[in-house]
This record gives sequence, structure tokens and C-alpha cells, in this order.
Amino acid sequence: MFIKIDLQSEIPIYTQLQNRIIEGIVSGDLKAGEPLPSVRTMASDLGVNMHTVNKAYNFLKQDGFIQIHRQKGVVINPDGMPEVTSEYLGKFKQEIRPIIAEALCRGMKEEDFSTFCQEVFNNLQEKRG
Amino acid sequence: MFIKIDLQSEIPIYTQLQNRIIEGIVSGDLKAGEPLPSVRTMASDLGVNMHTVNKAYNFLKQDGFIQIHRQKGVVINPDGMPEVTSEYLGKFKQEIRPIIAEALCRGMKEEDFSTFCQEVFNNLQEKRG
DNA sequence: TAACTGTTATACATAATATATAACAGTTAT
DNA sequence: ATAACTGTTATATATTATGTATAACAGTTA
Repeated sequence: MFIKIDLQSEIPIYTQLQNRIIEGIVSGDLKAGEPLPSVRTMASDLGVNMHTVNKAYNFLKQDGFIQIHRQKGVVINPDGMPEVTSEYLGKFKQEIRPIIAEALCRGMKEEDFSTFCQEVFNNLQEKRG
Repeated sequence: MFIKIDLQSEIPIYTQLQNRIIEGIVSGDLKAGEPLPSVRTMASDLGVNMHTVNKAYNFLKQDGFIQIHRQKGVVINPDGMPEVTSEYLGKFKQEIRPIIAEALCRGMKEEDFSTFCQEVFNNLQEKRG
């Protein structure tokens, strides 16, 4: 686990941790069924409190990215990732709407938008084989 | 001004207001040089506190979307909108990265992503002539 | 038995968000 | 001049979100 958190960021630690784990799954660093460090170990590694990690884990569990077994531990969901549901799509559009609005406002063309997104796509999948 | 705020949303009111104004500029509802309601009037219209509006206005001023003249009032920046600076591009990628990461994780293809974004693009620009 | 799991509970500190009230220094209209 | 309006600043308060600290519980696992 090479997860790094920015303690000075305005983004909550538990949100950063959620994002890093999802990015780990996308990059292939974290594979289906692979165990994650316990809440106490992860907290110790990151230098944060146990409950902060627990909060991130529970959000990821709620969305289906990981499974938590009471006395076993935490694993990347071995049954596969959650899908593009209509509920998720609603959240997706709500989140991306203000980003696109500001981009348009600043004169970014849809073509440039696609190019910048493609850079992010490639960067996230960089480590895949 | 037909700005609506969701007081039950987890998104801060001042953030929602910023987004609605930027969307208004994109849609053409708000044109360059056009005045915005005073902080007190806007607050009264939305049913929120004056300082909440003032906070939103000042963020928009800081980014160059509006101008605030001490005893005149608030107007959409008549000199044009801020551009796609490298600083903004950094913020853009930081914001869109976790959104794309989750989309990839859920198996959304880059083609589908573009399609969904295009829907948002069209929706935002709907009212343009 | 000891060490480890996630979970739950309580308590505390700090920051962010939002409101409430008041005053100030400049317009602008009457 | 007076009144009504601007954005701005200051102070105070309440609520929520975030993060930490400590402890205990029930169930594995070595």
C-alpha cells in the first residue's frame, strides 16, 4: 500500500482515502479479492485516526467497492465492482455539471474538454498492463 | 433572476449560488455588464443570510466572473470571462480526477463518458440562441 | 491465552457553514 | 438635506462536519 494523504488539503481525509483506493482499483494496484490493511493499520500508516479510516471504508462498502467481514478484514469486492446505475448517473451529472459550466464559461471548447479528460483517463490507467 | 437554491442539499448555499450564476452566464441568462441583485436583495429572494450571498459574490469576483463596485453594485464582468489558465487547469483536473476514477471503476467507457458529458454540455447551453 | 478483526460508544477540539445585528462610508433619488 | 440604497466590516451565536482520543465488545486466529 503506497497511499499518500495530504493533511493540509481542504479535501477531507476520508474522502481523499476513498479516492486513492478507487484510483488503486482503476490502476490495477488493488485487485478483486485483495485485502486492505485493517482500519488500525491503515490509520497508523497514514498517521490519522482509526475512525477516519473506518469512515472511508464504510462509504466504500456502502457503494460496493469493498467488502467488510466482521472478523476477517477488508477486501476489494471479489464479486466485481458496482455498475453504472441510474442513481449513480444522477450523482455523476450533478458532480460534473458545475465543472463543465465553469469550463464553458472560460471558453473551453468541448474538444479541449475531451482532450483534458483523456489525459486524466490515461493517467489513471497508466499502470494497467 | 430565477435562481433556486436547495436548502436541504449537502452542498453549501454559497457554492450553489456560485454554480447557478456561472450556469446563468453560460446559458445566456446573464450577459456581460448585466447587474446582479444586491447582496441584501438576493439574500431576501433566496431566503438566506446576506453574508452567505456576499461570500458567493466575493468568490466570483476573485475568479473574475463578476465585478463589484463599492457604491454601484454587482455586474457580470463586462470585460469578458476569465480564461483557461494553467492554475485553473490544475484545479480542473484535480476536481474531475475522482469523478473519472469512479466512472472507470464502474466500467464506464470513455465513449459513454463523452456522451454523458455532451448531454450536460447541451443542457447547459440549451437556452442559447 | 494473546493478538488481532470490525464495531460501537463517549467525549472533546477545531473548522466550516449559516444566521443575526449593527455600524460605516459612500452614492443616488427625492 | 434627507432617505434609501450600495458593498464592507465587525461581533456574536448556533449547528454541523471533520478529526482525534480512549475504551470496550464479540468474534476470529495464531
